[in-house]
Amino acid sequence: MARKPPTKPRKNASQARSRATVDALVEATARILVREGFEKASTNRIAEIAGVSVGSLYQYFPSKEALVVIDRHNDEIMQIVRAAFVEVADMPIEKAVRRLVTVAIEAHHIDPDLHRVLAEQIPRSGRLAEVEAFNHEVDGLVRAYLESHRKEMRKIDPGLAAFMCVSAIEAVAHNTVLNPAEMLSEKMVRTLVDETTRMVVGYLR
Amino acid sequence: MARKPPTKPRKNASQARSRATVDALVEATARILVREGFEKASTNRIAEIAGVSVGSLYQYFPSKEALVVIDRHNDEIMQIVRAAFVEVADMPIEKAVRRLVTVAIEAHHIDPDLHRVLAEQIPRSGRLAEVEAFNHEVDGLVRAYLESHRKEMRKIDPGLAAFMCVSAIEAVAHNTVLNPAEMLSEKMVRTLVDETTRMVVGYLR
DNA sequence: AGGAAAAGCGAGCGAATACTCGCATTATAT
DNA sequence: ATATAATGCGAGTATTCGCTCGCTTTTCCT
Repeated sequence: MARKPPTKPRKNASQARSRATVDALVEATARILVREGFEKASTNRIAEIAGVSVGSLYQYFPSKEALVVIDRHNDEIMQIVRAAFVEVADMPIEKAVRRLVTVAIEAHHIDPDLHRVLAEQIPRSGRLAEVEAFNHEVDGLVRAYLESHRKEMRKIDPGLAAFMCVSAIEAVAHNTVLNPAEMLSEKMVRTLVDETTRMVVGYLR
Repeated sequence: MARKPPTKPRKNASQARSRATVDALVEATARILVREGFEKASTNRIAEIAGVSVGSLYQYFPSKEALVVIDRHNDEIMQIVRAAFVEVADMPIEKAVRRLVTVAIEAHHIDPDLHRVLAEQIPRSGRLAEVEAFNHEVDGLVRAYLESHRKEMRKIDPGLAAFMCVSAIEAVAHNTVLNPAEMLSEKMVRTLVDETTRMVVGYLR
């Protein structure tokens, strides 16, 4: 007794075909979210757009929420951010901040529409925890950098400073993405990087 | 002909009883949004909590979205903000910024839970326009202040400066509300006001 | 008092949704 | 070649939701 459940391990994709199915579903979800919004993203519709049946959908995703693939986007951004912190570790504040601000704005621009939609939908797809983990890691990285560069700064609690810096940088990057057109020109981006760097560096000194 | 529609003007509340009904509905909506989230806020449930029938609900609100009373909250905040700008108009930058930052944080704390829920739900209840109008007005006020205090500042485009300042201040206020407990202590609020003021003033000089 | 307008009621309609289940098709292994 | 597992299917189920409509009750006005 206690045999292995023979059919339907109920989840993982092992063959090539099924992996393609999963990809199609994820991409279809992202497409619908971006082009038509969350309301239109019903499971039936997602399956239809993916060229797959609802049944297959539920073989790989236990619920509708599981389809909202915040992870992919977050991981992509987080990898860039981590790399940036490594690169920046020994730089003086001014250069480091400039680089980090640039990365933050660039990261927000990877897929602006998807970013916007995901940011809006986070609260309703129990993914709050993941996003908090993301924020927490960023906070930790900033804090670590600040602590190891204390001598270049005024006396200030690193936790507090990290909160302020992350808030300010994130806000500029986020608001930049939200704005429609001309916020995105090369020149404007450079200006925004300059200004944000100035604000943050000025604050830390 | 062209008589006034005799029964059911389909909307306004003239008697005291009906005004109470409207209030009950609005309050019930806010309560459910805060305590149980948007998903649970069905029209039937709202009516039930308000102690009113669905039919009555639709006498005063043409759709579910109309019940999400962003206006009330926004108006309340906007009034405080406008008053603050009047009060601040002739102050030097340092004092003005400190006052405005204080007001921003206080405004976010009026009803933190409601504020959070509304912020999350804005995208799905066609109220984006109203919120943009709100942001636009704030931006205008900041810009006007900055323009009339140009001599105290370094040379900088007032539009850009307004964008940066509003982003930074709003982010700190917003993130403060999101954080759970100790962010709200008297002492912490004062510290945050100090830090944000320092950041913004330092940036403008 | 009595008639008319305003306010309130709530069962129920149609549409949509998330998800299941029994079966068909395709791949893998021997 | 054949058995077995993996994958795919989609009509159907149960539920929920926004909203309507015919009716009753309350208030207002003279």
